[in-house]
Amino acid sequence: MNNNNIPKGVISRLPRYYRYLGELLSSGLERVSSNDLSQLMKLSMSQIRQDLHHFGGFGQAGYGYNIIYLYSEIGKILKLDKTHNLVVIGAGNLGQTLTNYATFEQYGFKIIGIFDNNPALDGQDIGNTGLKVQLLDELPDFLNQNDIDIAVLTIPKQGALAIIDILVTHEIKGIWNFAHVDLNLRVPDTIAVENVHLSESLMRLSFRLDD
Amino acid sequence: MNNNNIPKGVISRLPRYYRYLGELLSSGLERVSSNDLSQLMKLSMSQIRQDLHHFGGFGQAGYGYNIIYLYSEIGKILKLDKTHNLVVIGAGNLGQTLTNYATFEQYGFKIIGIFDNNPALDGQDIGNTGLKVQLLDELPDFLNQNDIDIAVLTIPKQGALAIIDILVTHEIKGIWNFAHVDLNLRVPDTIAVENVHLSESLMRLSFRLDD
DNA sequence: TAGATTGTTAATCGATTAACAATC
DNA sequence: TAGATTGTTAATCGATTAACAATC
Repeated sequence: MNNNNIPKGVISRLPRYYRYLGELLSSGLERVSSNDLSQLMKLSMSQIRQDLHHFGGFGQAGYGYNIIYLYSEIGKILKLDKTHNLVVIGAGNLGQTLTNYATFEQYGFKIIGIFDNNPALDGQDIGNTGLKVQLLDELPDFLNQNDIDIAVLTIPKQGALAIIDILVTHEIKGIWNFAHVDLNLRVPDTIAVENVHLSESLMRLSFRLDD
Repeated sequence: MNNNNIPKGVISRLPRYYRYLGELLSSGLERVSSNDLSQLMKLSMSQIRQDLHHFGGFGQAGYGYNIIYLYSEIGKILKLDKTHNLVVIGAGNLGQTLTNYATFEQYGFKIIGIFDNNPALDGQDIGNTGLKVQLLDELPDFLNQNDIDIAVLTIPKQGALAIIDILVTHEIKGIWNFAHVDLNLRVPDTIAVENVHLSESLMRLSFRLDD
């Protein structure tokens, strides 16, 4: 029940459960057994039951799991039942792309500001989001005036390190880090850091290529 | 020595070793011990030695590891000593951003084509890469005429599923998948699939946010 | 009721850590 | 040589799988 003891592997699988349950839901089904799910997702049914067991039971013996119920409970565990405000720091290609990415909002992640230190980008419109790029100088004020949970870091390494103090001071709750640094080693552990290292992902793929 | 038996966790850590060794290298150092590295990377020194042990030993008792040597050996393991040609399938924001992303080329990953099924995008220039968007109809010919290792999938789910047959037929070696489907369940296991599910990454972060 | 399927405990498997002889 | 540090084997820890009594 307490999220602090949940193994990392379990957390990793939760969004995938959520995705499959969403698909089952829109296919109109009502219930699913751990055995059904296990065949669909190529996991063992033991693992599925064990994973859910960490959060208490959501099923019913002899019946299985009610899809809507399990879907919404996993949503709650992932805090998708709340709205989260985000700022994007770095208005290069990647920052702009993520700001435009409509899927996030659908899960309650609302990007409400995008910042860069390049004056040439100042005031530029981002797609049809209605947002305009602001200068990094304005970030502290913006953080004071808005309730921001997550900062999305899409600036180069050096810039990322420089910005950390501001984020820590303003008690941001999480950092979604696309910069090639391990921020987790430089941030108090009250702040959650999730790294997306694209180059490293590509290297892992490269490793597995047959010759 | 045989890459098939290497635990997944070890593979995951290799690119990170590579990144740290690259930084040590450019800081001018010559050698590093597993103890030094362990403090830098917050891993146990046992784990580092055990990880490297999977590929044979690269160190020297009483000395440690020669940084240039270890860096280049890990590069070879990750196949970064070879050039890989890539095509991007899907010329939306994400596809264009990845195509522009200069870092990949630095590691030998060359994007040499970008495709979309939207006629409105046909012929559009991608940043300063010199590439122009081609229609998906042209993909099979392009795959025949060029030696492509990796396809980067940045199209929506449905499109991604439709494109798989073409990729399989043309014996692509790997798929870097940004679509919200688990392609690994639908592709022969001679083709490596690496998934980057951005929404799921964001959900994992969300889970860990303190209230 | 009988059959199905859960939650949960016990067994197995794999990965991480500890220890140390070998060696530079 | 003495000190440092490796490669590698053994011990520990954690995660996955198997089993089954409880229950709908």
